[in-house]
Amino acid sequence: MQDYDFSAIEPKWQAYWEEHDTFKAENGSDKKKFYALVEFPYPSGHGMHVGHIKAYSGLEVVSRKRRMEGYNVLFPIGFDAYGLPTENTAVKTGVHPRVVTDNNIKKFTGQLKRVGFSFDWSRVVDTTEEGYYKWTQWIFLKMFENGLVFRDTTLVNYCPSCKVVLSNEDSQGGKCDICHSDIVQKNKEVWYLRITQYADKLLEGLKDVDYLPNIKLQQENWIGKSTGAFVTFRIKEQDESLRIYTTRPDTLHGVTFMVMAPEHPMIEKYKDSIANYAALEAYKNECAKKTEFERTQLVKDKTGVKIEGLTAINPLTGKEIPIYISDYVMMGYGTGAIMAVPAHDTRDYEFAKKFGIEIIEVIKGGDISKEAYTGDGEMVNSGELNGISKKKEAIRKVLTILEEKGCGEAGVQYKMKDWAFNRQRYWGEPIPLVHCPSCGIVAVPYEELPLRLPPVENFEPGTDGESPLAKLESFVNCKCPKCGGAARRETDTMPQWAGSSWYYLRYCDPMNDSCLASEEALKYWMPVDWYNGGMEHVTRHMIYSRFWHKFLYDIGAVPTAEPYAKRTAQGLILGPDGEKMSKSKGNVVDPNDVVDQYGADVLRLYVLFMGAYELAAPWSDDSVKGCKRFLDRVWALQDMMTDSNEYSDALRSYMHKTIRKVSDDIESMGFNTAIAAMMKLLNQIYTVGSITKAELRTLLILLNPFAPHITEEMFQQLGFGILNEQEWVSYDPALCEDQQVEIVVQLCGKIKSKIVIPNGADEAAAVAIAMEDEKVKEALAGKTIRKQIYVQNKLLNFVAN
RNA sequence: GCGAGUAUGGCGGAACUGGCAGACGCACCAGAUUUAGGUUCUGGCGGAGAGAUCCAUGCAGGUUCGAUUCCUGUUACUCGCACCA
Repeated sequence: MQDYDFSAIEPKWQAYWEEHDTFKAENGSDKKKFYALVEFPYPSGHGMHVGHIKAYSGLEVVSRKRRMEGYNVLFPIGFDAYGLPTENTAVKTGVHPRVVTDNNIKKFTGQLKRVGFSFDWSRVVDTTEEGYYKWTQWIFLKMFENGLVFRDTTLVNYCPSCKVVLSNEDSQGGKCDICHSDIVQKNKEVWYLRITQYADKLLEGLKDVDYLPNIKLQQENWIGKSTGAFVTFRIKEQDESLRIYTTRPDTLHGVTFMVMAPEHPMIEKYKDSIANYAALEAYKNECAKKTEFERTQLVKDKTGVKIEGLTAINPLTGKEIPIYISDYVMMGYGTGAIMAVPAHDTRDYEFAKKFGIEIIEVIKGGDISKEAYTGDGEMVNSGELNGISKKKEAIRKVLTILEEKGCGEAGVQYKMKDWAFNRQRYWGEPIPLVHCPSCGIVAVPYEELPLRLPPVENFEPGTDGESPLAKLESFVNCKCPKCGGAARRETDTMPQWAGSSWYYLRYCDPMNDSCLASEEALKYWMPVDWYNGGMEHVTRHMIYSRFWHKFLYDIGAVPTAEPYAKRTAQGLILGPDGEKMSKSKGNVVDPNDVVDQYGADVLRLYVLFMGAYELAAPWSDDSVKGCKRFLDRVWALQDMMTDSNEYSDALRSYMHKTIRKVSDDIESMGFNTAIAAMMKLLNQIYTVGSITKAELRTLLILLNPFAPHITEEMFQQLGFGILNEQEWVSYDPALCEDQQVEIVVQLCGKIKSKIVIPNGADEAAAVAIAMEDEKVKEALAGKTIRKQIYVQNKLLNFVAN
């Protein structure tokens, strides 16, 4: 028989599925539902990456299995289409971002369909479509209404190349996430979403969801809750006090200096009474010039300036304490000022050594002449705390004292910062707010949504970091919705994260024009049962969308407290050289080439077979061939088929075992071992030399989620009907067991022989059989058995000497 | 620096709650088919040894009748966070 002609078979079935709406999810069904979600792609001009294929193939297999198990499955796809690369292409080529986006979406759609993914194509969402971003804006206005949107002037991360303000998370390592140029700090008015208000809820919610442990951990670290205390130090020279945050209030007696961030407002406030104000100012300017990256690079070399004219007073001891400014203290965390305990904090220690400041030990156990001691121990030099050796107890006592004196209390801090929510860019959702000279910031009325992104000719941002929309007078000038007077529109747009923060809700009811999705649809489909995607999105994207979801839950717009019941992540596909795939390294594999050469079924099979789904694995062109060979051998089974409608004696237990293995492995994402099990079954079939109708039917059903085209074709040719309308196959646990099992006989843990015994034989029976075995007799000759260990169906171990 | 993960043949990787290490695939070797190449089929394939056996899961210890699996220490690499007070 000829190899199967995938280039004919695959388009045939893709057309069939499309024509018959095979994968359409039904709203208003009374079947049990299953909502599988994969991260929708950003439709870049480069087309799909093999990484996309792996990312989607996991839940693709699960979804196809679920449908055969009788579920109403929602497995949707869409496009996260706002974003800088598209805009940059538009600037470069002069083609409008709308056109660029439409072309890219077309390209992606073609590629996805070519791989045969069972997406419900009637529910495609495009975040840049009016009908979609209308509701993105609606959610934003609801947040505004509920006080979660605020404007502030702060130092922001600014990319001089992209001319855009970036969030902390978009500028990690001091480099722009998009163009990788250095970030500078710039003073700017920005919109924020008050995500910190949800910090605790986001943390608490993790208890109720089924995410992989490392995903939970990353989210916890991102939120970064720390418990400690706020302590107030009076300032000797002024009627003023300095508030600090510390996790170690127990070391309060060891404070020998204080440090403020260079931008701390107190310096400006008392500049007239600070003798060396000029020096402080100079230091601050120097720091502002440094990028965040440089600040962190100079971690070992502490710098700073002492403030001449402000002295703090220790609330416990009344001792006078000098105050410094230094850039190792950040304005953005805690209160922007710290109490420094050099004996028990490594950073404070370095600073104290450099500036010759006294170091007082308050906890025994280390050698503070060499380094800071951060461990536990007995308290000394600490007045009423002396002798306490439990940290918790010391902290409790200090807090009681501070509270009595009214100069401190327990407190909590989060590393997570509020979300800078605007970009000076064209290709994003317009922020639906108006600046009115008399009313202030006014929301665009809901009836006026969507606030359309106006067509412009020139997408270049202004040199001053203004959005391109600012140049468009017809857009900017408007009437205040409140007072009717002349006003100006906000010209910044939303960041790329906005559209992806709620897309899973829209899939439930994508055409709805009166709300983001109907209550019935949300009640039926939510929460997402299983969400799979990349590790790189488990903090930013997932935390943002969980935040939006929790907000929507609080205002009664969605029925569940959490959006995603379960979250897993796939591992990267590395290049054949074992390095991360990148265009510059030239090790990128194009999925199109693989489909051209081997077909979609082989591509799908290979990305799942190459290694454990959650781990990274290098691509190998050679190994792809193994998957092709496997499918060719499956195809050839048609010539080996007998007429029987039952499992044969030769293969019966093999069939049941394989059904069990494949069914279980799909649930635990053990796709590679599921495929291996089918390969093993195939080898067995070839050894037997024939396969019954019933056996082939079962094998095709098991293989269908992985390789849907070839299996559909064979199913039809063999007269079984349409595979997608079949039920998933079941197995009988009793038939998975063999009558006889081979077990190992050991002497002191060393294998001496193997014996065949009846399945489930008890210890006495096994020993009796073992004692008849020549090799066992020989091994035990002249020895006394001291102990014997029997593990049913596994081994028999004699301990003897 | 902190946190997490990974380490098994020539290669990708298997091994359920401690119980036959190397499933499955690739590459390779031999044989069959083929005019030849390719394809396909059959068999072999961690290392040492003629052999019984011995040695092997990054490295060093430990617990156990028995350890890839558990514990302690250590090395290398990957990822995340990074002066978070």
